[in-house]
Amino acid sequence: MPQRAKNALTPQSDAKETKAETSRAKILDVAQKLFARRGFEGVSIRDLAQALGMTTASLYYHFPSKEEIFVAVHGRSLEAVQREVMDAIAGLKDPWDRLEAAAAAHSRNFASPERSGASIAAEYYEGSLAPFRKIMVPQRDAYERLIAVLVADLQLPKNVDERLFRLQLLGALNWLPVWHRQGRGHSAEEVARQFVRNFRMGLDPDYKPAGDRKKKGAGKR
Amino acid sequence: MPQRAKNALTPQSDAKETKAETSRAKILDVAQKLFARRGFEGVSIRDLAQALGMTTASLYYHFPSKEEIFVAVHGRSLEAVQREVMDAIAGLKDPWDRLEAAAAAHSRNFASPERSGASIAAEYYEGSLAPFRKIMVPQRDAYERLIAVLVADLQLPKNVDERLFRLQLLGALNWLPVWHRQGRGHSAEEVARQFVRNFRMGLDPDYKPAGDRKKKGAGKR
DNA sequence: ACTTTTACCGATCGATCGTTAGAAAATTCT
DNA sequence: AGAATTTTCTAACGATCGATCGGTAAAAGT
Repeated sequence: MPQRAKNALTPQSDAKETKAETSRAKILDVAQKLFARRGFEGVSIRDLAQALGMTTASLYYHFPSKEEIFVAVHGRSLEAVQREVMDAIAGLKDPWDRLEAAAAAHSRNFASPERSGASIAAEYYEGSLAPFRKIMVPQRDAYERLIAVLVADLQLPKNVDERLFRLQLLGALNWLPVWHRQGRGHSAEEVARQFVRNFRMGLDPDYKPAGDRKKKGAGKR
Repeated sequence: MPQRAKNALTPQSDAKETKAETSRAKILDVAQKLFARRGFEGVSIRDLAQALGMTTASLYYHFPSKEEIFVAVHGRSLEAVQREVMDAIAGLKDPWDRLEAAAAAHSRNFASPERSGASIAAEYYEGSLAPFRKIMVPQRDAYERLIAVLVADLQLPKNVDERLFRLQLLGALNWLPVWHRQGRGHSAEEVARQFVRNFRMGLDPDYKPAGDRKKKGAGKR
């Protein structure tokens, strides 16, 4: 078994890492794609091994169980989307623009058949994955907290529940991979941006439908 | 094998039906509950038989395969929600009120752990269920067409895509069972109504946030 | 009462599931 | 080079999967 895994924060030797870490990453890449398409129970350990060109025994050298592979995919994809969302909103000031960029980054990560894996995951928190809820839920919550901050910055009308609004937007985005097919019609990012705009049109007191927009802060709030 | 199944439309003898049909309905009831909670691949034919107090061989007397049980559940739950939506909107005139009532009926059918089965289904149109897509997709489309009519009646601003709006609303509603738990906080129907109101606040040109509303038809459209 | 149909069950099929032990190959260390 | 270690393989384990067979109660038809 590889006894590395810990103290990856040492300042030295950050250039090339061991072969095992490369294999681990490759496994997670392919597993993410398969889990995203067919779900946890829909992918057998043999399917995954065959797609990787290795045997099932080799998989168990890198991971102790199928569930742990899924948990690793789950955490990795949530870290990735969190990073991409933060990059996407970095230069933007207007809170609605920030939410729109975040939604686009979110769907870019979850709607393609390549990536995803975390949104589909939500339904599989039961069954043999249930013991791993205590690991996966915090992974997911850290990301949802980021979105919650973006929603809080919107200064929504007081009769709109922030939590419900967030769940409504994330629900629509997470359902997108169910019906969206790449190539046909709008891209996933465009759809996500339109989703936010459908809300914005009425929920933002400073929103102007046509060209120019004015700064925030002069509202009656 | 029961050779009944056809000509169920005969005017005579609509009171009591054969024992097989009772068993069939019971099987679909329990299967719907299990499939809704754990998905198609998460429920084994033995799980289902045990929950019913019968053997797997008995199941195969009533249904030729596990997939056909799922397809039957899928069709039955879509017929049910379609019927309930039509009942819910029957007395309502205002198109936004109608959509709100439809959303409440939709979530009442899909958010509870008892019912559901159709929304979860969407992701499982691959794998061993793929050959049944040609049966299930029309089942689902008939229902979505009903919702599409309700959306068309809203007379949305011309810069809002009707299809995307419908998919946004249905996506948020279908994702609801992932996070919503009965008993805590708002009921599923209340959440669904709030979802529609979050849209309405801005998308309906005739909407007034406070008490009284005026009739439709005087808009600039 | 007796035959026929309906509804169910015990036992088991071959296939596939996740997982493991131990040997062989590839790589790294000295 | 040779030894030690890391990585992958062959082969198989028991468990469970969906499905099927022949037989047997229960009900219906006559």
